[in-house]
Order: sequence, then C-alpha cells, then structure tokens
Amino acid sequence: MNLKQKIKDIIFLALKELSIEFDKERIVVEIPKKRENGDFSSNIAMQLAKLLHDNPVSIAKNLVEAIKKNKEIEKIDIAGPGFINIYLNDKYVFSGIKNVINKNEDYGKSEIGNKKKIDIEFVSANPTGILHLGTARGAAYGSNLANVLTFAGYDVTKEYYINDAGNQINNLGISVKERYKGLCGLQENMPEDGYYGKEIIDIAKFIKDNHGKDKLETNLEYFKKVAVDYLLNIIKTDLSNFGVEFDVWTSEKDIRAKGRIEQSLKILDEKDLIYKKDNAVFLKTTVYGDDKDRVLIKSDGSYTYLVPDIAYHLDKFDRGFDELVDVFGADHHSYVSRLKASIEALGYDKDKLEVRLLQMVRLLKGGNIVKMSKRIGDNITISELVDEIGKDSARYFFATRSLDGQMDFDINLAVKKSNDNPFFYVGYAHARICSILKEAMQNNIDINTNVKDIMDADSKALLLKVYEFIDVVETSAIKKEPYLITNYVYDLACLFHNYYGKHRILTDDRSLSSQRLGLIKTVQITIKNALRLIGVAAPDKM
RNA sequence: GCUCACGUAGCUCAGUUGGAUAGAGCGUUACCCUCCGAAGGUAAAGGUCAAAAGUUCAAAUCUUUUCGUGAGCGCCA
Repeated sequence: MNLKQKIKDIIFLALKELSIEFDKERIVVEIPKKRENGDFSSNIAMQLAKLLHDNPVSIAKNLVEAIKKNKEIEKIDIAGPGFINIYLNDKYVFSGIKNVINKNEDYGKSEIGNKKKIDIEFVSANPTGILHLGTARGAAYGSNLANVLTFAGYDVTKEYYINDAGNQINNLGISVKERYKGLCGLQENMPEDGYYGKEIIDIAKFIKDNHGKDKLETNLEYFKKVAVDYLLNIIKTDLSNFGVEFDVWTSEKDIRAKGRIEQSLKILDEKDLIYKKDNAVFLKTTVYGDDKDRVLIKSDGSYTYLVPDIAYHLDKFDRGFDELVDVFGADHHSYVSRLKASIEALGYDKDKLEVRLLQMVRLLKGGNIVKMSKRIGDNITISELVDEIGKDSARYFFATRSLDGQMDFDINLAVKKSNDNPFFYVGYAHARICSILKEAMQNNIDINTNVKDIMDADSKALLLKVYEFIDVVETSAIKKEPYLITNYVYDLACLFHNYYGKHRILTDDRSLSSQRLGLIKTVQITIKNALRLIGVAAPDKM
C-alpha cells in the first residue's frame, strides 16, 4: 500500500464531504523534510485559496475537521501560511511490519503498470568494437529501468538492435582484412575511417590461427561475418558480466531480409511523402516539424542510416507494444526529431515512442581528459571497469546519476576511493542487519512482528521510510528515472545507521529485542529489494 | 549562427507535480568502541542556488534575456 496515495484519498474524500470539486491527481501530499512538520503534509488549502476566494487557514480548518474522522490519523495541525500537517496513528503504522515481512522479496511491487507492454531498446552499439565506458552508462540505465518497470507491473521487453549491415560493417570487414593481410606479411592498407582497436587485430589473428593464409583471396562478406560474430560474442559476455541481459536481439540484416524496408518505403510513397531531387530520394519530414527534409536514398543508390531505422521501428510497432523507449547518447539528439517525424509519416503515434538521451561520460585519468573514440581504440572497456572496481560498485555508481548532466569518471579515483563509494555505505547497513539477525538466531531470539513496545519517534520514522519504498518505485517507473531508487536506499541506510547508533537492538529484554528485530528486518528486506532493482547484490557480510 | 542538455558548499552530486530555516558524501576540525560489525555515529566550518528581470501568498524549481560548459547541426551512423 502506498501511504502517500492513501493520504491523498483521505483528503479527496474530505473535499467531497465539503462539496469542493478538485482533481485528485492535483492534490499534493509530501513528506516534510522536518519531522516536526508531520508524517505527511499537504498544501491543498493554499492551492484552494484562490479558487474559493477564501483564506487558506480557514479552508484548512474545515478540511481538518473532515480529515480528523479517519481512524488512521492521530493528530493534524495547521501550520504557517496554511499547511496541513498530518500525523499517523502509531498502532496503524506499526501494524504494517507484518505485511512487509510476509511479502519479503515482493515487497515494494506495484500494479500501476497494468501489464502495459513496453519495449526498451538500449545499448545497441554497433558490433565494430568492444563496449566502453559510455555505453556502460546506457547499459546500466536501460537495465535498471527495465527492472523498475517490471517491479511496477509493466510487461517489459529488453531489446538490442544490431547494426550488422551497411557502411560501418563494410569498414569493419575491410579493417579486419587489412590487418589479416598485415599478419600474413603483405602490405597493410588500413582505411582512414577504419577501426583501429586492438580487438580488430585479435580477430585477424583468430582467422590466421585457424586458416593460415588461406583466406587472403576470400571476399569481404567472410571477414564481415567473422568480425561481427566475434565482436557480438564479446559484447554479450561483457554485458552479462556487467549484469545486463537482453530478451531480444534484433538484427538489421533480418529486418532487411524480411522486406521491412520495401514495406516502409511503399507506405511513405503511397502517402506522397517522398520526392526525388538531385538524384536522391527525400522524405518530407518537415511536414511533421523537422527542420529540413531528410535523404532516404543517396544519389549513388544506397540507403542512408535512416531507412533501416524507420523499417526497424515499423517492425517494433507491429509487434504490438503499447510504448517504445529508445535510449540514445546525447550525440544523437538531432536524430530524435527526424525519427519521430518518420514514425508519424508511417502513420503511427509518435508519442508512443519515448527517446531518452544520456549525456556523455568523460573519462579522466589522473585528472586529465582522455579522448574516447572507438576508432582510435583508446578507452576503458566495460570489462576493464568490472575488473577494476567490481560489478556492483560500478553498477551502483552509474545508478546514482540521473541521465541529464554529463559525468566525469576518473578511473584512478574510482579505484583508490572504492572504500568511500556510497555503495559500501548502503551495503554496510544491510550487512549489519544480517549480522544482527544471525546473532539473534544463535541466541534463539525470534522476530516478533507484533510490535507494541517500541513505538518511539525514531522507530516510527525508520518504518515510515520503509513504507515510502513503494511510492519511490512508482514514481521512478512513471518518470523513468531509476536513480530515484538509489537516492532512496541511501536515505534509508542513513536512517538505519543513525538508529543503530541510538538504539541497541539485542538486549536482555527478549521481548523488546524481538520487536526491534521485526523492525530492522523490514529495513533489510527493503534495502535488498531496492538494490536488486539496480542490479546490485546486497552483501550479507563485507 | 541554430538546436538540445547542464551551471547548487573547495570537490562530486541530491533537491524535477513551485512550499516551511537549500541538503548529503568526500576533504578539514573536535568528540564517540567494556556493548549487536567504527566501512559507523554526533557536532563544527563551508552557499549571492551562474547573473538580471518577470510571474505569485510562496521561486534553486516556471518564463524571458545574458554569460559559461558540453554535445550536435552530413547524400556518416
């Protein structure tokens, strides 16, 4: 149960009782920063002041009378310019402990998603190199978002789009072939826009080790295929080690083979949205708000990147999703308007596609910016990241940041300061609780969920924080901002550490001890569930 | 020049349906282990919320302008 939502309901009913018309969704209930301002507070009276031509305090007075009647409410104040501060009844609050413990790993789950089918496409890095730091951010985001949405009751598909056709793959094939020629003792002619990563040489070596010089006369298709397979394999392994798994891998080649391109072009042509100019074929994206029309077929007869992408989105829409999410790097932001325009041109609702842009990650080494480029190959790969600071620590780090705002990642600092990582702070809270629970078990002290003797302000504050989890999950899902989970779990850990310092859990009083155990068990469950959503395992001991 | 982000403590960042005295961590300083894990807690110091104007009971938050930082502006993807 979402307590904040419950308070909204109570206020809504009170308004009804006073015959005041007000949209329920517009009622604002918040958790005050200061505990003395109530467990929950609302500015509803101030919002209504203008509407009712009355002063907020007198509106609040009437509302308070109506709200008071609910048995869950202990006390209600009017403060300052007209805030309504609500305090919940202790008995009511503490009776929820049982529920949290019974639900255990399902605690925090919500139904707001209503099984809505949603497709999240992320990473989708071209198989022309190894995944680096920048893609790690997108990988973490997409994976966390999928977890949160699933927990909130959505039907989620995680999808990776493989650009395994087109120009870049040609370049890849050529690069590998040239490296191979080099290894075979021939003159190497690496193209200027080729790929210079170490892994390209590895692939060439791989071919040479298996086939010697037999493949020197083989056509480019062979090199392309070997390279793509080889790199995809690494990409899958690296993602898996980073805790990121996909449900669907869609290949551009397959999309082309299915005739999706011809199908898209036909639809656009029938709508008269295509025209020829300067020997090229243009799509009238300006009709749908783009700055200028975009080329679909170049004057040399080949497709631009936009064509297979339109075909791909057509394919996704036809698979029956209620909503599509694309996660792109900020360097593709100008692409959003033409993609949306294209979707509208196809006759689909462009608002069903939500594009999330993630700002760039800058890599620092000892305070200096390292230029990251897949072509040059000077970068930190995901696997190096996992090796150096650990999967959980890395995942936690990316999860703390919202998508907007670029981030600097100093690898030297990340390694050195690993003990100061907030992940350890949260993990430590969990480990501490586990340790206490273990100690209790050895002394045959059971958990008692029937709490009645520890209804002090600190216990209540801690428990209310636990209850906030479900609201955080819902907000995080609606806003598609998984970092809210990280913020929350940090706050929860902070409250717990504070509580631990002030209140001894296990004492000579066995009854009191077992009640406190019930309380901290809810904290442990919540931390564990929250961390699971961001792909991090909660440590039982450290 | 145009488009999109961002600018909050020395550093890294929360504060995003406008709300009460703007908050954490790191770093600095002083305390707290006879006792469930001190990878912790308590406290101090640190702010013109980039700047200005506007909207209103109320602005870090919304609007406009200016400055700064980053990304993009292709018949590349």
